[in-house]
Amino acid sequence: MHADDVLPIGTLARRTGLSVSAIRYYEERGLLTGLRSAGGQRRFRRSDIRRLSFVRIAQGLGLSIEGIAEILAGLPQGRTPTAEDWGRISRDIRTVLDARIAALERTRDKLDGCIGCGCLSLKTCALYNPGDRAAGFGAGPRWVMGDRPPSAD
Amino acid sequence: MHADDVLPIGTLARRTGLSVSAIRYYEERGLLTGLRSAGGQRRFRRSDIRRLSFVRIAQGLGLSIEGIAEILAGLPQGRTPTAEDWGRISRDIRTVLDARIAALERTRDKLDGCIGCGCLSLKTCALYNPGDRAAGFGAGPRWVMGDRPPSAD
DNA sequence: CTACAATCTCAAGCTCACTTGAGGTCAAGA
DNA sequence: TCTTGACCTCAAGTGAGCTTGAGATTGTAG
Repeated sequence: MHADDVLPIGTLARRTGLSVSAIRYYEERGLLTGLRSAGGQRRFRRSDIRRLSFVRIAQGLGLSIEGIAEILAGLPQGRTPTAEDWGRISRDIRTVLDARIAALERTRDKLDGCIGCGCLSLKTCALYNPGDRAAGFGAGPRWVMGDRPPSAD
Repeated sequence: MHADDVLPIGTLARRTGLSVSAIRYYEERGLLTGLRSAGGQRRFRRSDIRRLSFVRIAQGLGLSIEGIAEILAGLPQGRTPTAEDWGRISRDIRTVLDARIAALERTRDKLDGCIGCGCLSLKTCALYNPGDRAAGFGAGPRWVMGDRPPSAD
């Protein structure tokens, strides 16, 4: 009687391409809730593969662990999420994505203006705008996803 | 005889909106080369204001300090950079920007496919692609700007 | 039953981009 | 000249997202 519907952490790691330590860390941060075996080892549901795949994708979009946790809170706890559950979340992500693309396009347009004048001087240059920068692109470790704009003055 | 063409670090900080400590850090990392006063204090050129403005902008695009240093290496050392110097660099940045926008759009298109099927399962899902992820978006502290894709398997 | 891989916990370490603090020096105005 | 604020260096701390290591336990194949 192999419990074929639960996976030890190593298997989950292999299936998702994540490291074992990363998965443990995610559990600690609340992205997953692990069951435990009699002896205290973690046992995961098959649906956690998908959950972790989502984590990877969301990280690729620059979302923080906490941000991802919030999104995942929209998934049902007990039962396996349905396609509709995931679909809803995918649509949320699409919104984020659209906003990012729009922000980058704005930046590009401004940059085009700057190529002509070569300005990049303060305040004169449209690119030099803290508001747009924070909104536009979550990047440095210090202010991913509008955490806090880097002390503008 | 105010040497009006060189600035102490505090003034540069005020003009750029950066902190004094950040500017010192940038100097240490090679983004600026500071002159020194007789007493050993840093003295910056007016053109460093623009240089730092560029650093801010490039960071907003997710470039690492090292990446920015490489780009800035394209600027002349002794003389004040001309509009053409900056223009060349702006065009470099535009290329980066275009690549990012394209990558995000690809992700969005794939996501659209996923909204229908709600898949997000491994390998089946087009979104779950390490190559595209690394190229698409520099985000987490561990792999900003394609430094190294997160141990994909 | 035994061996050995897999797992466990907990603490400490790492990178990036800085900030903070201590303890001391420089420079400009009164 | 004196005072005060800006500046100096160097070491250590911060937070995100993990990794690494030690030392102990679990689980499964032979």
